[in-house]
Amino acid sequence: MTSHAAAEPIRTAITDEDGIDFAIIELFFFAYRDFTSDPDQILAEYGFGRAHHRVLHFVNRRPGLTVAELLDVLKITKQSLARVLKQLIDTDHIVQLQGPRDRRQRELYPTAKGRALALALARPQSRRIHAALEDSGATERAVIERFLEAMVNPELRAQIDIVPAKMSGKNHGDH
Amino acid sequence: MTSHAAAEPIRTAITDEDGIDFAIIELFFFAYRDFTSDPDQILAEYGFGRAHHRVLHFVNRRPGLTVAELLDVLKITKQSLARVLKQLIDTDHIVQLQGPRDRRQRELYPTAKGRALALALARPQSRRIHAALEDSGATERAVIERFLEAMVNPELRAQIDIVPAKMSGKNHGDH
DNA sequence: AAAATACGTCAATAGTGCTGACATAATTTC
DNA sequence: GAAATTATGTCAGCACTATTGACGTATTTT
Repeated sequence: MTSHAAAEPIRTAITDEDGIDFAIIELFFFAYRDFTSDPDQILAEYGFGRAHHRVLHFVNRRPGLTVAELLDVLKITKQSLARVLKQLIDTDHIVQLQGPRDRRQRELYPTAKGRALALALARPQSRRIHAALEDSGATERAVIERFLEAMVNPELRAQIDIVPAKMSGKNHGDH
Repeated sequence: MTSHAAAEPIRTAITDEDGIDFAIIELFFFAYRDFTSDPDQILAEYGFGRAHHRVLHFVNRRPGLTVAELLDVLKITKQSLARVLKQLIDTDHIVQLQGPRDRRQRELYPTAKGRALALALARPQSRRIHAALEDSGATERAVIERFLEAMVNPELRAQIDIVPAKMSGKNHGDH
């Protein structure tokens, strides 16, 4: 008990010395902070928050996904989703259709309005990404993609591949 | 106004077709979600949240920074910071010292306890980054760094350089 | 002396997440 | 066909993080 009235202040900065990659940890924080700030401004106009954005995004990415699937992707609880989803349905951004095979299920689809908003929200983010790719050496796109994917928990990477996302070449004829 | 009782569902997935980089947008979301999940578990043991983590991180990175500077980095309000900072001070993770030049200022320093916790929180994140770098082609570290930095708002990049980070390969001569 | 600054605090509110409990409809199992 | 399970919806209550506005105090600047 040398002194506990006020423990000794440490005056030296923590650095990568300890074998910890603080540089990238911090960059990741700043990058994500600004990455989300773009759509936040648009969302505010609608009285929506980030939760609405995420729901809208995934419903547009996987039209027809069920509530359970959405919960699994977002990693939140049913009750947390309820409020947000209800608002998006009430404002005609998303519609529910009864599942064809299992009529208990509600398949979620975006409306034209919902798709437009999803696009509007993604546009500034995409611009930011595009600019960042150019600034950091254009051709490295694949490197960035691989890195980000490798940051995701292995057992959850399946969620990514569900998306009819990137067929690399960008020409995905029909589906 | 063809039908507004229930707007038409769109059944096709949104893709990069629209010139929007949904692939990376989504990867960024997943990557950050899992990136923050590691420390979240540790924080829960202390009854802390992400806000505590961020404060602890930056106080360790820039010992002696003032409350105003911290607010500027975190981009939150004084009131939001107040409770979190108070808890960290009450639990002896952080100490305040009167500013030497301006005695109104409170310089924030980590204690040994605070430094230890900051390291414990960063360790799993650093491991994840390290693993991701290896999986995605080890030598590309600089590419990832440049990309993440380019994702940050230009006018806020100054915040990054404040850190006595690593003088490795980034030439931040003057800008 | 007055104004501005740095910080602390109190009160009230919003958004997003949580747990637990219960209800309904539909499907599956026995 | 009855019972159990599943998918979803909803209600009530709580926690954390963030917000704005207002006020007080000490200190520095004008």
